[in-house]
Amino acid sequence: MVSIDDVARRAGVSTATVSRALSGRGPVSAASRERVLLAADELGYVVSSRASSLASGRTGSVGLIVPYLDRWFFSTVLAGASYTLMQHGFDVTLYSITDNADERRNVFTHALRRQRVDGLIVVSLELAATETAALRALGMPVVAMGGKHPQLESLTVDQAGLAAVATQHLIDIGHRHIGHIGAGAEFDTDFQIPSQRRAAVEETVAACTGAHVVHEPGDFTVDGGRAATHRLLETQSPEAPRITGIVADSDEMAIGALLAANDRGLHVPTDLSVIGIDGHPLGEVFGLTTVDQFARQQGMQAAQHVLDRLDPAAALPPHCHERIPELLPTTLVVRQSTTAPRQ
Amino acid sequence: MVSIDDVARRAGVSTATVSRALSGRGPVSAASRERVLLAADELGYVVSSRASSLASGRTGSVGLIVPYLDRWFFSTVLAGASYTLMQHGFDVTLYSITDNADERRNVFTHALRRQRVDGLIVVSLELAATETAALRALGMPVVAMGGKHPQLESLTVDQAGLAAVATQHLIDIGHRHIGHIGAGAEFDTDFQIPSQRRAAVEETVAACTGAHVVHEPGDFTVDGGRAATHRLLETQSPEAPRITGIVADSDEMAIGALLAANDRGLHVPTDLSVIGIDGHPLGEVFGLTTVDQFARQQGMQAAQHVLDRLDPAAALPPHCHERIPELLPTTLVVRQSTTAPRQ
DNA sequence: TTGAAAGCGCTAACAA
DNA sequence: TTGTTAGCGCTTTCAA
Repeated sequence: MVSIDDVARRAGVSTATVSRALSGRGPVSAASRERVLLAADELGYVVSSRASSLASGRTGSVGLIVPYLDRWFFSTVLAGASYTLMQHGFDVTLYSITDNADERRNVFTHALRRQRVDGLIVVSLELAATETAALRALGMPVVAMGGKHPQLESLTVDQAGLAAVATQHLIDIGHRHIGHIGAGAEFDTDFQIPSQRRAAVEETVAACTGAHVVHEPGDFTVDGGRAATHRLLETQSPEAPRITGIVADSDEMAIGALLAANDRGLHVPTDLSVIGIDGHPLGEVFGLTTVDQFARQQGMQAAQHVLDRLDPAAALPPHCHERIPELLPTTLVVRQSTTAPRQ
Repeated sequence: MVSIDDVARRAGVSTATVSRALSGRGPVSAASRERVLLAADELGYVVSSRASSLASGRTGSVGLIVPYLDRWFFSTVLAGASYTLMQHGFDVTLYSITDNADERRNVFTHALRRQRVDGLIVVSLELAATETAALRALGMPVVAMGGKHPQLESLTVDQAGLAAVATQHLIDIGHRHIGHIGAGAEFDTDFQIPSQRRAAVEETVAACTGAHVVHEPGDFTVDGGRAATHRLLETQSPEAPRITGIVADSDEMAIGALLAANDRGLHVPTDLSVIGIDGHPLGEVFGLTTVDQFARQQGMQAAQHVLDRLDPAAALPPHCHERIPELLPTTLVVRQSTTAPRQ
């Protein structure tokens, strides 16, 4: 293994100069730098992160704490975050949270405390008070995504706003009898997102039409959305006005709604309009109207915020971009699954 | 930051004993061990991976080299691998490969050489000779997934067999005129999987029916599969026998085929049978017959193999499980998208 | 702008 | 079974 001494010898300088030249920290003459870079290149030398991190206290790595690695939203956020981190020369360490309580605890009490990372991104995970405390005790930058977190810097999407925009779209194009597919309280582990959205749908409809909204849980899967839609359309009493539009809390559930409509011989959008929330790539395939929340960009932004905290000097000045924006942007994407209801 | 000295003092032993007790390496009396564990627990001490890895040469981390973090197959493999690694107390470091050639090169020339991991898993990535050489030069266990790789231990699925099983299923239930949705040569970057499967479909059909197979590329997306199916059914000359069954190289493309059938007013499976390859969760929703290749288990196995290499003593003896099985298992899952063709 | 040298916090050889 | 101690390969003061 070629070491810093080899490089120093070849470049005819001290190891201190090599270190300074390669890290960019501290003064080095242009001539020295050039010879060091050349020597390092010729020898194929790469700084050992083991030794470097012990001596400097910096690891050059950022951790991502993620539940459900194999679900679209999370893997997309992960892709965005890791892209930005790699661009800046950082490595990415993954801490995946499972349903097992012991394993989860172990992440906070042990794994995260091994000094392997310089900063952390918590992806859409509601934290217990002890967990938040554990993160703060690490003494490193932590950015939480997905919901407002009083004790941590958080990057949040306006969950209620998202649901309100989707609902408003249906109302704008003429719908008055709207059904909602969300999730039960068991999904409230993540920042009460289901209940926030549910309330927003209800309020939006109530404010504009005075009508009542029927809710059905769909547990964030295509199949759940399909079943929920069937329940929504079946359980209507004969004298109740027919539901003409459905708001689903995720695109996957909305796709389930499209399948259910097909199952029942209903034509979308003329018999039934459906709008989702997410910006899932499958939405395009199905012509699904949705409110895009830009998952990949969320990951990139979270990464950028951690990087800014790690090197405030390199961060853009505050007037160039909000350091932590109050709320992330979302956009209504109208495709073919929504239209005015039939008279 | 509480250090090993604090623990040693509190437990009334030397730092060497603390190290031995906590790592499980080297002899420690039961009494000493107990006092060390207690002291460490009381102080909330966790070994610094920085210092530990510099001194021992072990990092306690395994790297995963992955393209396309946000695609189902890769994120599922990642979930499986990271699960097994965490179970064994290892951290996971992510190296994501992008289409950018400079960034890709940088992973092999720099990122992987920082001594941050003890072993590596390469997920379905065809490697250039220089890249393979770079990995071997790292001097650590490397397990490659997805295709036979002459220079690396590899965990492979029988790509041709997978396609043959799918094709055989259609033939077994009576189909004679079969179409195939694969991918163009531009997807051959990953171990020639598309061409292997294409050849297998062709040979299976030829051997059993003597018929000719029409191929259309679908680029592994739902939309691509849908378009390919339309082409497949449109371009048939009037006198050619009607295609009654379609083999798709991925479940996502197969779902596209289902959508195309629906577009054209064809009923699946009576007018058209469709079989995919993967075991994608959406397949269940669509009632898709498929050949499951157990992506999550592939990830878990790859992780287990790296762990076995890192600690041969802890590995199961060879007669209990193949250390590197020749081929991973796959299973035909028959659902509702295939049936005998109409007479 | 440079180099000498003292650690960073732990592990492992060695001696007891 | 235990403790002493010399590193592991860098970074960073400090003095020049």
